Amino acid sequence: MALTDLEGAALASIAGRGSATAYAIAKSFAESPSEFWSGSAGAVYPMIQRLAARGLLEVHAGATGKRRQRDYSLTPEGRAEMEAWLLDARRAAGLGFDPLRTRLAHIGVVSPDRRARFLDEVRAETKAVAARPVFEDEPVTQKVHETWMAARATWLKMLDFVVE
Amino acid sequence: MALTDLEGAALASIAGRGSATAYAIAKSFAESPSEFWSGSAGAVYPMIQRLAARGLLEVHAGATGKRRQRDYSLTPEGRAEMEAWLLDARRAAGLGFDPLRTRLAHIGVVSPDRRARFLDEVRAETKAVAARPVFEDEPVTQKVHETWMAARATWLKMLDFVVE
DNA sequence: CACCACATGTAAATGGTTACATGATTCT
DNA sequence: AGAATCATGTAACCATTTACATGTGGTG
Repeated sequence: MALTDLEGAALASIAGRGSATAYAIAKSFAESPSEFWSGSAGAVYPMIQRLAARGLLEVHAGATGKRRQRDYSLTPEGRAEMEAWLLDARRAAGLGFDPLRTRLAHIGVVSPDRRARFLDEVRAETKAVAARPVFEDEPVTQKVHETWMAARATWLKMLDFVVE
Repeated sequence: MALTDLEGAALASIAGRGSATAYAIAKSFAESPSEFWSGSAGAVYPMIQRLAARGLLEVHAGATGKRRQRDYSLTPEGRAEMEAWLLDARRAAGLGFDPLRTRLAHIGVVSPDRRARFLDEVRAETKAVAARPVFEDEPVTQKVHETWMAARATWLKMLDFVVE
């Protein structure tokens, strides 16, 4: 079965580090600015265990002093599956989920006044989001985020038509 | 509890039509170009039932001939909850889930060659997606989608830096 | 008459959320 | 000494997916 986006991102994250603990993966998800990556232990630990059971990850159980630690790295099959997920252009070109796009699809149910106020608020909030520093130690990811936010700003400027 | 995006979109969709059957809501989800809205019966029917049980929807069980039909419309509380969801600027300004953004965050694990090929494929695929007609009977939603795709095209042009 | 769209629903399996539980190490 | 961080995990609950089950109404 093909990897979910959560699984793919976890494998890719481990690949980027060489090896990682489930804790580190959970933390990197939790630090993402997107509300989609909760990074809760209850999601991440079982997922890593599933991937290991499928033969995509192998454990090097080492311990720093007395602290137990399970260090995961990709098996050759894990590497192959991860690349299949990462380089899947079809899926990459999908629309995903956009909370603003979803709302604008239904914005006609409220008055033009309220639509205008909503748009103003979203524009202000988006500026605030763009101003928050993220991915400070990952320059490529940071630039991906910056350009994404810049494109979003151009979109927000195009949206006046929803008010009429 | 606040509405999920699925619930909010369902209520807003019913509000836009005045009233609707669960089948109609499921169908409109299924027709969405985003992979996020599966519109499966197993998701939609129980959700509508939950919303009705919470007092946000009321049923007008009518039948066309012998075909049974449950027509749902918003109660005043349903309308209020729906608007709270729809006009929540904080949530609307969230990043959501973007399958390309997610992949680009990890693209460094493959060679520049493969990154370049991937970008080309995504650009071609995105053009194909943009060319597909969608929301033909909903002009506002259609324009939201068009402008969103236009903004995405500007983003794709900014992405050459990931190849180096 | 066959097929498709309309229409409603359930059941099993899967997976994510929230909350809990435990313990080691490092920082103040 | 106490707090925060590192680290691993489980349990109850809830929602979604896939697949199944049933039946009506209109069209070719």
